[in-house]
Amino acid sequence: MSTPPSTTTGNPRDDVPPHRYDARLADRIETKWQRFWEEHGTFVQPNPSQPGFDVSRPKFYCLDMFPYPSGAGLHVGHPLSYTATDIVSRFMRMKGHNVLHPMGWDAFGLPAEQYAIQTGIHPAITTRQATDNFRRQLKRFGFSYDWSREVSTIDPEYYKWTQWIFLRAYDSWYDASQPAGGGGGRARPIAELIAELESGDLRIGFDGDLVHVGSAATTGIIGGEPVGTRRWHELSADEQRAVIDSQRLAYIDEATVNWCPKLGTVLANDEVIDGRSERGGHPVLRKPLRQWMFRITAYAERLLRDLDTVDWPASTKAMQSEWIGRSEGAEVDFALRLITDKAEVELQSALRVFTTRPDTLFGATFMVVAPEHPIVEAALGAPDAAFAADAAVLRAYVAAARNRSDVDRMADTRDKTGVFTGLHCENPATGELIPIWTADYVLMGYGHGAIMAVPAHDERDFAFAKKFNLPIRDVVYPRTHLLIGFYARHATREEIDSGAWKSVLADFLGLAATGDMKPEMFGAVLDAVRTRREQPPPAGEGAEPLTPRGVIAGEYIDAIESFGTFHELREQFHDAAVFAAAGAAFSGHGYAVNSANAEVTLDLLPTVEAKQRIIDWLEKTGRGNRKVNYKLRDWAFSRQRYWGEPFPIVFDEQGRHYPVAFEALPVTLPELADYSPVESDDPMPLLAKAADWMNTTAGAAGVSPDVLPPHTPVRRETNTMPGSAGSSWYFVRYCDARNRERFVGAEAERYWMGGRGVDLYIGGSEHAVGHLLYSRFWQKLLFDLGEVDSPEPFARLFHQGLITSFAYQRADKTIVPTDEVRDNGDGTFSIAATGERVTPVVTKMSKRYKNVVNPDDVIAEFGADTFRLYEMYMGPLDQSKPWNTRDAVGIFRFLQRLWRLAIDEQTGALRLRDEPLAQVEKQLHRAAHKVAADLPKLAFNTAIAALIEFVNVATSAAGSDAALTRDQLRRIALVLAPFAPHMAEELWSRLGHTASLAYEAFPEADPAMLTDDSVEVPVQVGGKIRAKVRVATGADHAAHEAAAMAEGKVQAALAGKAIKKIVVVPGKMINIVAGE
RNA sequence: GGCCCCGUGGCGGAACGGCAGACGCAGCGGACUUAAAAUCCGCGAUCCCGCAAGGGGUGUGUGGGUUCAAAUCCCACCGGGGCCA
Repeated sequence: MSTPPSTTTGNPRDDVPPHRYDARLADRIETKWQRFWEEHGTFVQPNPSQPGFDVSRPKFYCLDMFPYPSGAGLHVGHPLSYTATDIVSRFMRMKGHNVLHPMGWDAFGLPAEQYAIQTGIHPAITTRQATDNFRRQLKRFGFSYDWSREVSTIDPEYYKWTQWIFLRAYDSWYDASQPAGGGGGRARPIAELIAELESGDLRIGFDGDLVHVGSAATTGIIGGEPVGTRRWHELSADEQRAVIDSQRLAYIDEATVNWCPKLGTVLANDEVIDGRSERGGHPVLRKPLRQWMFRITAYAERLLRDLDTVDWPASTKAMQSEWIGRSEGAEVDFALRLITDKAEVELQSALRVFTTRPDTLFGATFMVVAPEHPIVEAALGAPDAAFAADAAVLRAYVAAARNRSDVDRMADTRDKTGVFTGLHCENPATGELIPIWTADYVLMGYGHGAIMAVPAHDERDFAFAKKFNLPIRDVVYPRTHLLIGFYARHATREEIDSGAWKSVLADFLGLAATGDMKPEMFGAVLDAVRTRREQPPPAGEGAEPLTPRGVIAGEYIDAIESFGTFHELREQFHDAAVFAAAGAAFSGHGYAVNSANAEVTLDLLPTVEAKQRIIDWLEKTGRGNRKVNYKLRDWAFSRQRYWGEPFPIVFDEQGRHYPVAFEALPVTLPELADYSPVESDDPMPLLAKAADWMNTTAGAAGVSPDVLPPHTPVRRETNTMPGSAGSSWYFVRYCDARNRERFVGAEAERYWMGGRGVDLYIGGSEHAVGHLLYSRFWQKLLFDLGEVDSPEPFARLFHQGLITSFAYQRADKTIVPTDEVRDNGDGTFSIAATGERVTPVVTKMSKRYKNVVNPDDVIAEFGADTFRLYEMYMGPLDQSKPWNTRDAVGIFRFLQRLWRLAIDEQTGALRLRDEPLAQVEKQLHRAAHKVAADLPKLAFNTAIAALIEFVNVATSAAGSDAALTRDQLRRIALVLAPFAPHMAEELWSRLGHTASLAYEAFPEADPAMLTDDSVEVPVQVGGKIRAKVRVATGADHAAHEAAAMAEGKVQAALAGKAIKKIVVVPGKMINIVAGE
């Protein structure tokens, strides 16, 4: 910071009283109590049926998102949320709850592995060091964690159970027909699937799907037998295996990934820029890779629906909801045609597309398929002579598209590319033959890898149509366009010739463009406009409440002008070419136009209704059907890295996978000589370097002899799990962290999770769709399998805001490191070396800007109690706010004043009086009340303000005498305890207590002490405050009125006016409404 | 571009239909002191009238609206942030 903190805080001075609360005393008190808590196990919370467990107390599970223990240690952002949960935890203990408040480590991850590559030091060693450092730092804040429950994802005793959960998913399928409380299906063991298949209740469909016998959903049942299905015993062993494997919730699938040979790993889409790796600029290939996937999509509906049951920030719910991306649309079949120079042939197959905007079907003027689409392959296989297209160009295009990342292909900014396939299909609504193109902006992963292109109403389709000169036809108009189009057909000759059409149209828009006037009314409105123009309504009283014409007209004239002449305008609407002429697609909702055939018309229907009508028609005529689609993709679970959980899976020589038996878990990581990735064209996971470990036998790997004979040679799975594996269930493990028999004891899980999840979970909003979605998925999976009792993991979620910092900005917006800036003392700042003027701005903390605050330094200067209070006092917990060390001084002074109220700075003796001061007693009750009311709302800043007010009142009330009685000091220590536990414990012990105050009852506020005998009530006359009167607390309406009327200033303000009404809000406000 | 959130003194913020600016920082004045620091007490949006005590007007990004009453609710715009495109 540019302003050095006051030097009064820590430096020992000759004349400082010996018992002043300074940095040194704070340090002594804090370390003393931290040792006390640790030695006495103060915050060790027993589980149900363990010794010391108190059944009579309700439970409260208060959780922090666990940290990745980086080598850099804590920054000031970590303790922000940890302090919040600590205060709530301490408060809830004092309110009589059993509180579960654990901490642990999300310790697998890339930084330790990268460090290992450079140094050769095993990641476990550096991670342990970082963990020890984090734990030491956290303890120095005085957080009341139950450290006996500490877990670390890298601990084999922990990841044993991560592997076990994977195996449970591997051994489960999703039965969509089994409603789990509200429908949507549930997970069941594979053994039950096999039983149903063997019994014949389930059959195998032609494409490998499961088909229920007698299910209403199946079509074409003849004589009770679903057509085209096979019975389980009709399948070969390999076929049976393929069916089972295709149903697993953890399954292997081929997915296209970004493979970087040089780095030896798969990269996420955002790590690839223009076909090269973000780090190092190495070439990246698009490669299909066999990898483990989690079938999270099976839970899409439940993950969406159950958002209603949790108390989470609305923004986070919205993000998850958008990520899941449910859209109701239609699948539409476009009949394929082959057009040669000799004939037009109708092909048997149809091109199936999914669309969220079936209402725009009449505007589909061409089709686009992904380059990977089978139809492209089919087109290439046909004789060249049959096509108008150039096979060589097509082939080259398909090859090139494969090497582009999805993000790159989808980017709006990129120039559209594409090739005509030579094929056509029929638009089922219009009957037109439309060409099928292939373009890389369509991805195989979405819908069916094919889209119907509606250029007038989709920006990418529009750009594509422009580029390749394909037809663009309007089929949806927003309200204004609808009106303009209506007027284009109904303008009078005279209006057109005289040029008056512009203002008539503007008036028409002014009247009808807003509101929800039905299209049938347009004619009447236009007539009204014309009438009004001829006979302007009389001004003044009784005039129609129509908006003045001139004002509205101005808003629309510009839009009208953009069409040019009336003739041009009319042509555009006539040709359905408004958007083509305007040069931009309209993708919003509006009213359907130009959308009618002999059987169905959508014209003038609002988008939502148009969708329903066209889907009804598609279903009735067998051309398509209603379809719910989700944006959510299955969870890719394989990483080629070392520092993660190994999979408990082996492969035989045929490449078939088998689970490692539960008894053989955990599968531990092998030692490696070095951790550098292998450079290769094919993905080669790091664990493959441990050849002896990888190549083994079924028996040695721990596969059950029932599954494979022990001598069978097998190869272990060499991918590892992603970082989000261990963090998706740690909150469950905390309930029973030392259980060696199960991943969690049933009783402990039921008690702490309480059937609804963690009571308070605080962490950063950056995890809104990652960790928080994966955790919900695993929780539901385990819930379905009967392993946990709660369908949701986190009942209440809260996100802390970012702690930012001040920095200084040059005129060109570049940031100057803080240590190069000089405070000119007049509110301006300059660069010390050059004198250049800079302005203070708020930014993220960054090493580069030299504005990072280290918690250790702050504690050394003020102590942990001040640090805790300051971070909580900065503002609302969920807002981001700048760190300002200068402000921390104010909190430090507050603690000094409180200390001085209780302790004689010269002698160290308690300062106590015998009889309480009424004012102080009252303020104490108010502080206790405010704290108890604000903490459940997580309103820490206002709770602390109440504590400060108490100290201010007590300080000034007593003058130089002692301000507090022994009992008052006892109570204020308790009220302070959640916020500044060290000072509170110290005062508590100096009052003669030998045990911790952590489980003492929080002081109750006496309601009688919260009100005064009388209150001052403002009196308004006509809404303006003219006087204030004092009335007795609880006075009635009449008493308020009488007091107000007796006030001279009120009478003066009322002079010459008649009282119309008197509004009284007792104790708050009197408002006298007066008029002539 | 769409959706969501936020704009209050010099600064962090409080109030979330009922006295705008609690509380803290910075600032100013006073007491104590040889002096300073620390401590304690007080002042503190802004404009106008008044020597003063006081009085009056305007103020919560801008412009409208609802209401006896709007920082708070509604609409539009401007600015900042987030998420999705």
